[in-house]
Amino acid sequence: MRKEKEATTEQQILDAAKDVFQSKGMEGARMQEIADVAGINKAMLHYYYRSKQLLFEAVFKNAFSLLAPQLNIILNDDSSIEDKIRSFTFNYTSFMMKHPYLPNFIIQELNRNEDFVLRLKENTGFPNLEKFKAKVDAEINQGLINPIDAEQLFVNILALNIFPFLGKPLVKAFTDKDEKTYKEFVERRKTEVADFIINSIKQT
Amino acid sequence: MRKEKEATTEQQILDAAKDVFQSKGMEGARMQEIADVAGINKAMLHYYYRSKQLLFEAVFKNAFSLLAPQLNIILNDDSSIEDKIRSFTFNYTSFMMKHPYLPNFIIQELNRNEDFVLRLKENTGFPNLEKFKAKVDAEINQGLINPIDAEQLFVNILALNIFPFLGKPLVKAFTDKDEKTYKEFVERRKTEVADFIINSIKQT
DNA sequence: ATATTTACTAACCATTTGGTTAAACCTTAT
DNA sequence: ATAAGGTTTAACCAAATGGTTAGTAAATAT
Repeated sequence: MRKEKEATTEQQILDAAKDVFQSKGMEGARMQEIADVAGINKAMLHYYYRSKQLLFEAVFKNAFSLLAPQLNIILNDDSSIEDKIRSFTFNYTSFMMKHPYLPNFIIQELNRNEDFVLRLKENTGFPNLEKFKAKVDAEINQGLINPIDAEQLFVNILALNIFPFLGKPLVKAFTDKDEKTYKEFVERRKTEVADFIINSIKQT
Repeated sequence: MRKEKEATTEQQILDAAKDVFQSKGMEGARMQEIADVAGINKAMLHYYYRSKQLLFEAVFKNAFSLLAPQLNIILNDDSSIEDKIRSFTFNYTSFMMKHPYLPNFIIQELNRNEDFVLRLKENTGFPNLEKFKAKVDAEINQGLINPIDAEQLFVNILALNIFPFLGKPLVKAFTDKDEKTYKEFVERRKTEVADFIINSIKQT
């Protein structure tokens, strides 16, 4: 029974750490709180992860590895730009509605520590824009979409999809929405945002 | 000379606090560091601002009051939607290039403490969407722009303008840019983003 | 001049926090 | 059974942190 227990304790810690770190950030999180949420002794955190920093990094890598595949939807498949945009917008928004703290957590910690991003890039599987750029340029040459810089387009796509989660309190405040109508608002964006982008880049 | 000294010390503290809080956040900031940056004794922070919390709130209100007028450009003037979008995009991006930590600071702290946004709304001058909505609906009825939900459009405008600053490390990583080319990239967005939005909502 | 208020400082304090340790507790192999 | 090795806990520790205090220096009022 050792293996089972070991796995569950280690995983319990990671789950608890995810909750606490994602809602309070690295500095705001307390090791004692993580232990309490996990329902175990604080010393166990150090037994399995050595230090707060390493536990944090485990959580962060985990979070980022959830995000990267989402980006590959748009960057590395072979469909048309329009299809890429529609499927990414739909999938990404669906995914984020299930993990609402994720974008903020990642952005916040990347801003806090520039080195993090460098270490991430060294890891294999860090999203790469080349294929997307080539496809955009090809479709422009074919006259399928209006001329636009691929990088600008990509940032626009990210912006429109991520911002409603990053800026949730702002969005709620500006539009006077409660939690339920906020969710409906975001739900509508699954198609609204794709239409908005495609409207802009498609010749008519 | 009392008045002068008093003013400068108090202001020195606020300036130092702004720097430290905006780059490290409420939890990450240290009172001692703020004192060091201000070049004064730590006890003075408490003498003028009583507690870390109150000093933080002073900084936050200050930051937010810089932002609100930017939003009024788009919300409360009488020009056409197209002009609103062009001037807001240009002004907001110019402004943020001068205060790059601001958006992140605000978003981060609003996410950390939902009550903050409630207190902000109680203050007069919190941006209101009504006039913008009316103008959008009017232009739709006049056939000047395509049908679109005004709130979705507003969030799109915010997203496209704010995200490049919020997600600076991500943008830099994805597009392989150094500080200089990142700035050029953002600079181009002053017109690029407006074109992108207007392209989407204008009939052709 | 002198009393009084205001601005400022060095030293100190209580609490919190990440981290350690030594011993107890299981589980399993021999 | 028991030795061994991994797992868990309570108690503890040193450093850091926000905040206080008592007293000094400087300005202003009387």
